Amino acid sequence: MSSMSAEASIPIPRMASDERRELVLKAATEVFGQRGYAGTTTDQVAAAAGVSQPYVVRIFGTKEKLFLAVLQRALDVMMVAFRQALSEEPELPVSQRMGRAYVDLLQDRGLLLSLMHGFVLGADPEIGRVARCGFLEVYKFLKAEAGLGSVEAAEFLAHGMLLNTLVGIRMTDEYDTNPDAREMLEGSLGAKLPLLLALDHTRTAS
Amino acid sequence: MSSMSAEASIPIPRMASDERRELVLKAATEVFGQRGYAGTTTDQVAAAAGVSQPYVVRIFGTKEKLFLAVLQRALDVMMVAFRQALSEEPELPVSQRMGRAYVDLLQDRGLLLSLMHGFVLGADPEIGRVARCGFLEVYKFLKAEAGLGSVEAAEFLAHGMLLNTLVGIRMTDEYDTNPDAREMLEGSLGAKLPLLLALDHTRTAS
DNA sequence: CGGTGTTGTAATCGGATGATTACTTATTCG
DNA sequence: CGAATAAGTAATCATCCGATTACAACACCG
Repeated sequence: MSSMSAEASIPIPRMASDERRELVLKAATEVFGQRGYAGTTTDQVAAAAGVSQPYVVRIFGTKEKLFLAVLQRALDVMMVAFRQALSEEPELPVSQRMGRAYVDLLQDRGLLLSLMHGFVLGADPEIGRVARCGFLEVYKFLKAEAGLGSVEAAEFLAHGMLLNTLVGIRMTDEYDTNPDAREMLEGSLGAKLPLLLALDHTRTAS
Repeated sequence: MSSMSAEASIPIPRMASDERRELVLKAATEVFGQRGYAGTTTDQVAAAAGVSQPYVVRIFGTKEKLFLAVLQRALDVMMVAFRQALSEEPELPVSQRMGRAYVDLLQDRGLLLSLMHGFVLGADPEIGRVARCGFLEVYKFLKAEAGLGSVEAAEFLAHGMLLNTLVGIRMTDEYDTNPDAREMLEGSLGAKLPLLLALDHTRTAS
């Protein structure tokens, strides 16, 4: 009978630290994307990841290191997506493939917004360094691998920053009710607008 | 001789509440622009404005209301600048005048960055409302008053968001040492780059 | 004068939050 | 097995920060 108590308590599944780290990183990306670096608490990240608050700080050391890891992961994911987009569907123009790959990054919730939050915190020594380095990495890729000129690359980046802003400001919330918002979204995104609108539906429908 | 003690203590200059409010608002714009909404303390704003911390919260009620006032002021200043740019130098093309007016807003330290911080906090009910409304106001102006088409307006906004990002990420810090950064800044800003570089010099020289 | 409203501060409070410590439970391996 | 290692948490701490309160000094006005 002494074994009954052991059977009554369901064994809590453990996880390899690598998997757990990745899981927390994804959860942190979502929360940081919505609330920004300073506006996010380690407790909110922990809740989103389904672990305790002390555990997320033990995995990453400090909240700042966690945010830096989120930024680095976002940049890595982006570069992988860009390189894959370059290698596929060679019949389409480069700019179109890159734009499509960029919009597809919205599937990874909070990824582009976490980056954006990092970009506007350039005054912070650590965050600024990673942000500048990552931004320049993208620019170098656009020129050296995607074959864009410096003005074309700037144009691509400009549209990317506008997309980030429109997502961050939640302009799609006004799409159904505000004709101006609708028109602006269409003028800004063109054929890529449906991809953005579809995202909101998956969120509200879940 | 009883008046001597009164003469010894230098009378502290008072200020009309309107002036003081404006002064705090400008100081808050600078600090919020550098550190974001959640990353800024009311104490930092107070120090920048040269008043006590309880006073800045008494003027505005709460920190959030202060940030909303900063956003509203930034939007107002921007619209005034745009309208003035439209009415002056009619020999130049509209887009050039608007772009120039936008870059000139960098003179008001933190103004564009505070806006940017507001834009990426669209998930916040209050901040999001003001940010969306202000952004749409600009778009409507570009179409109705500046006479741009929806795609041209989006193009203008895109370059604005890229400028905001480059300022926020402090890309100009790398201008002298990093050839890639130099090239990207030139490709992004073109003739407006000197205006941006001049700003940093005024800051480091002060 | 003197009293009344306004500008402004010092002191302090209470809640939030990042981090630390100590402990528990599972897994791995000789 | 059983000891060692790793995954994970509960409890708690110390600090920060927005807000409140109570008070001080000055201006205006009768």
